[in-house]
Amino acid sequence: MNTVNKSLKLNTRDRNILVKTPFLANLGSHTLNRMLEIVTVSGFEARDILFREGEAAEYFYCVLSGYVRLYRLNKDGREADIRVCGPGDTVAECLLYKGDTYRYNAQAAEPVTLARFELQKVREMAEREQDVAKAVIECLSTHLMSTMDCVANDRLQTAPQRVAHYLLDQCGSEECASASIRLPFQKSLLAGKLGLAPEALSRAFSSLRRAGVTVRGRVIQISDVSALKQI
Amino acid sequence: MNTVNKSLKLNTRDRNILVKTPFLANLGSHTLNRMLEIVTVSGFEARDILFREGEAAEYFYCVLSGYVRLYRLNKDGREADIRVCGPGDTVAECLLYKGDTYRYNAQAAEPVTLARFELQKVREMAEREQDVAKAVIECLSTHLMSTMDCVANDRLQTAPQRVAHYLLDQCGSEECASASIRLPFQKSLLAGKLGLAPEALSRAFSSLRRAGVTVRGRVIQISDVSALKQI
DNA sequence: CGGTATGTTGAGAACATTCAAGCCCCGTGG
DNA sequence: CCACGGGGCTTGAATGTTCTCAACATACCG
Repeated sequence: MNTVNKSLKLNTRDRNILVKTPFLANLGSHTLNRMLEIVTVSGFEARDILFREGEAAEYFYCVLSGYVRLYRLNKDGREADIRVCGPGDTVAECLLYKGDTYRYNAQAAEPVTLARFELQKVREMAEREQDVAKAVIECLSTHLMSTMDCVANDRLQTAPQRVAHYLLDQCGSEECASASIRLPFQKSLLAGKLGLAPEALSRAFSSLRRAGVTVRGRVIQISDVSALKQI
Repeated sequence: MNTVNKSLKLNTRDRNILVKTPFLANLGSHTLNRMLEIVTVSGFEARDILFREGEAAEYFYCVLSGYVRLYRLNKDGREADIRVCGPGDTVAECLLYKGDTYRYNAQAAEPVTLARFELQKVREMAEREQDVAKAVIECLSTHLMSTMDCVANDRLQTAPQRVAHYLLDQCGSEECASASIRLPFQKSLLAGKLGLAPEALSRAFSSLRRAGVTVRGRVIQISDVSALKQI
């Protein structure tokens, strides 16, 4: 099923991305080299399944390029995204402490490149090396905070509010009156990330038109940032 | 506002609870003693606010008895629970890596006793002591998994399904045809935990009557566990 | 230029929320 | 022990939001 393109060795470009990743950026040079020794790179095509819920978990991943969708199914077969991982994000890091099966499905939303680490090896390194343990704590903390934010947003905000919130996040803290954003992925993926059906995202965008939001393809113009904050 | 009842020293009962907590249970005796030296105990009355979103974060907590509600407000003042912490759960552990302000509000849902640690001291210990770092990783992993489950459940399940899921969780993996549960807290707290308005929980319970669920006060009878799994 | 995937729009249904009213349980005090 | 009061819980009705399904439009890619 998966048209996997594995290369045991990192190329220079992937290596440069990987070492700037939050997970590896703060390691000492000794442990960084140890990590680079055990990493392998794997590529997936759009819609390839990386792993499925319940499968034996052997690896944890760090996204180098592209986006990966983590999702679960209910028994009717309906899918719900739990998280969307982009460059720099780690996948399945919660299994570093314990757990021998994946807790959700992972699918490439587009062609992706991933750094792959054997869970067992990273576990052992985290036990021995302070800086690896610290990197794991950092990953887990960051991810936990964003997941708790996700719960809060799901429970507090309507669809247009979630979209406005996402757009303001993307703008960053620039104090501009207007802004322009290019979505890094398809709208259907954004919908899943925000816990919405694609139709609901579409409707949210059109309801934001009155707040000065113009959508054309992946490019989104925001004429009045402060108006968007009032939503 | 808070009728806080602080005792710098742990009493024997609290100490026994604390050392069995997931956070402390696996520490070596040396580090365990260090942790017990820096801990203080604080008590709160029902509805007391432990801290508010945005406040400077000085402590992280471990619940010894009672339940604590973590929640956020939207700008209309509506509250949404992010998490309900019971005995053994840690609060604000995601700030151990970084972050100097609390990310949500915390309120005692009933009279509670908490073990309190200075974030800065635990940070320092996690940097030096392997077993503290490991305990932090364990806490974060467990919490992250349950929060991701929460996102998935919110997005996949209807109110009756969430309640059924909670009840089956409480039953444990006992293979009984029937079971009886006593809720450890008020129904309104359960509603918040499941991301529902209290009325929605009530309606969910009545819709589960046809599946053999009988509610009387805090006591819930389940006549057919397997039927509940079909919901 | 055509075809497929992606996105939009409409209508209807399902689900949850809100507000309001009433009930029940439980603890207090007589 | 009982009466009372109050908070928590339940129920009803109306509202709002999102989902689903279907049809249509648009964009993208060969």
